[in-house]
Amino acid sequence: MLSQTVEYALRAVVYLANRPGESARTSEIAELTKVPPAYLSKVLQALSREEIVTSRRGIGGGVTLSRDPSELTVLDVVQAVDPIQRINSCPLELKAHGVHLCPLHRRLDNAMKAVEDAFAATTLAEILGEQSVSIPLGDVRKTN
Amino acid sequence: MLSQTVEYALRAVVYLANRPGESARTSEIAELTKVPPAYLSKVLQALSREEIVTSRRGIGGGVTLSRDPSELTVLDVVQAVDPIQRINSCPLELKAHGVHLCPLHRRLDNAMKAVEDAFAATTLAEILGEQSVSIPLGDVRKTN
DNA sequence: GTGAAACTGGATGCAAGTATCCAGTTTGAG
DNA sequence: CTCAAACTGGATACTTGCATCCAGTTTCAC
Repeated sequence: MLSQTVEYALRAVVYLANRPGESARTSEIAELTKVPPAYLSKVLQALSREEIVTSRRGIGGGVTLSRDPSELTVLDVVQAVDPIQRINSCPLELKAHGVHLCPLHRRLDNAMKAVEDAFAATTLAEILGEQSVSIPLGDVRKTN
Repeated sequence: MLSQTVEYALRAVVYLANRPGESARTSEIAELTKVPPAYLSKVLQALSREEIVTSRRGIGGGVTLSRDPSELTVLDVVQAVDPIQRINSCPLELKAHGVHLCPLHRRLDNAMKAVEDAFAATTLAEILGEQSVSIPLGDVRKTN
């Protein structure tokens, strides 16, 4: 239901959020988050265009989070790479339906909205800070 | 986020639910719900396998709802044609994560669960019965 | 300023979802 | 019994998402 691209983008962002201020090479992120390196570079480019990460070329380059993890939500990341499609008008374009959503599509759109709301309410900082048996990602180097 | 196939399946089911007991030809459903006829036949085959609709061949044949609309949920239809993927274990397979979900994937799975729950709580009968400016689908013949 | 490190963008390939077509089978009407 | 109506299942094509590759550009170290 969520695309691979979203999954990859979130892994990368969580990874970066674990290293505040530090930059990481694409190849490093790819290896440690188990994302295909060549594809990750495309995903990071998309995140860069939306100013979620900042990338620098050349020796010592790499990508960094553009914002503080407390200012970045899961929804920001999702919308940057693969926006959630809300249903704004009945896809059948029936005259009888006009601009209003029929009960069916209203329900479907409500479900999409619930996802959007949940993602909008979750910052990266929350994910990092949450108590858990499993660390979110990122301290992989120390534990594997 | 929801596939075309799910959209088509729901349109067909809502259409049938509007005509309790009656059967409809694939071509009729396709035309009035604006779904590609040849593809709809595949979708209906899937619904038939899951015993959501019953089909009969030959003259006077067609498809009918197998259950009463009050006994059929949106989730039943969704799961029949394109099941919602829950996240049961961390997709990274990190030792450090074990069988538990990390905070990231726990959040993502919660969103999936919210959708599942919403769909499970909605019966076709509810959709038909809901007061609305727009009729859900199906009285198209009379109004267009 | 030369060379290696690292990202960028375009071209390309592969797989899955969407869509079409058609020959075959079942069914009912006459 | 024959024929037309209607679904079934397999083969095929189109489209999009996922993934790879590589030449080009930027940057830093020396």
